[in-house]
Amino acid sequence: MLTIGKLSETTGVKVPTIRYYEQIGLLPEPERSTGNQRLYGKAVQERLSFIRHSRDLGFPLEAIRELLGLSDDPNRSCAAADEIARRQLGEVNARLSRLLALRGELERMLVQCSHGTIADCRVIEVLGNHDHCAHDHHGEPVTAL
Amino acid sequence: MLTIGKLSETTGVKVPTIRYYEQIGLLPEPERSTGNQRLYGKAVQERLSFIRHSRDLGFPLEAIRELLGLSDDPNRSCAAADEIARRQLGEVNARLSRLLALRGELERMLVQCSHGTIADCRVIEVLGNHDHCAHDHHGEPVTAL
DNA sequence: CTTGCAGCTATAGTTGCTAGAGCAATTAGG
DNA sequence: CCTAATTGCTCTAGCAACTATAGCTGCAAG
Repeated sequence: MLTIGKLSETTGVKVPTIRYYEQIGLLPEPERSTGNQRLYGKAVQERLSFIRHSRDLGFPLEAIRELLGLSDDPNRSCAAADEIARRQLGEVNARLSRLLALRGELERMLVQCSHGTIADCRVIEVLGNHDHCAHDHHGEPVTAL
Repeated sequence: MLTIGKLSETTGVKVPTIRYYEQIGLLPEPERSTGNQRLYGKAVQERLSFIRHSRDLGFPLEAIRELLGLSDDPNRSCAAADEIARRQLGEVNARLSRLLALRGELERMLVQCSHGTIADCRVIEVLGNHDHCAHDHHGEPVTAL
């Protein structure tokens, strides 16, 4: 049985984050010691590693909740999990293309910087005027990752 | 003089967002009509376009606040603006490499999916175990974009 | 035994908005 | 000129996914 601190160490998830996951129902309420401290077994450790890994891959907590629901019920088809991963891949690809356009824009801005005073600073000028863009691939706002 | 709705239309920034920018001090408090409605001139329109464009390029509001401070004072050196843009470019590059690693991981997961039941679903299994990763480029948490 | 870290609960803050309630003002139609 | 629809106003709360703080208790080592 691990205390929350040990669980945190072995999984790489910070202590307040573990408590947060419990609060939102991603982790079950654990046993408590006589002194009211949380005690975790191996199963929760694996569940938490699963969450951590999925988060690292960019899955939102709601997708992870779905995936956990699926894996808690092993007779269902794999297709649902596949679907979630596929959706996630689509989003990653969308973010990638946006970031690539963005990088081009930033690089163009920096190359043009004349290192003079603000009065003729290309960075400021480019930011103030959409017309300076080579393309306007940056129409949609940059929201969550 | 534009009402907030017209300003929203011409800049593509939503009405509540404009009020929010005013609230946090990115936009000055505007004149009001006799009926207490906000009235905006050309200068604010340009300032808002600047903010919008910078946000589109992924600059956080605090960086934009800095940039606006610089452009309000046109005798200062361009170097500071250059620095902010360069920092932004670095962050974009970091996000890009993370996303590329991520995409590889997701593609690998999907290719391996056997389309059977959850019991032998590769997606679930891979997510539960870091050892399945080809590389562990996804060590750092995925935070804000 | 006591000191100091680890744990506990509960609340508030973060970023960048977005949505809703419950009003006042303006504009368009008849 | 009156009414209805739209737009505007303020204020508050909510979103993700945590992080930080305050003020307390538990526990293990010296």
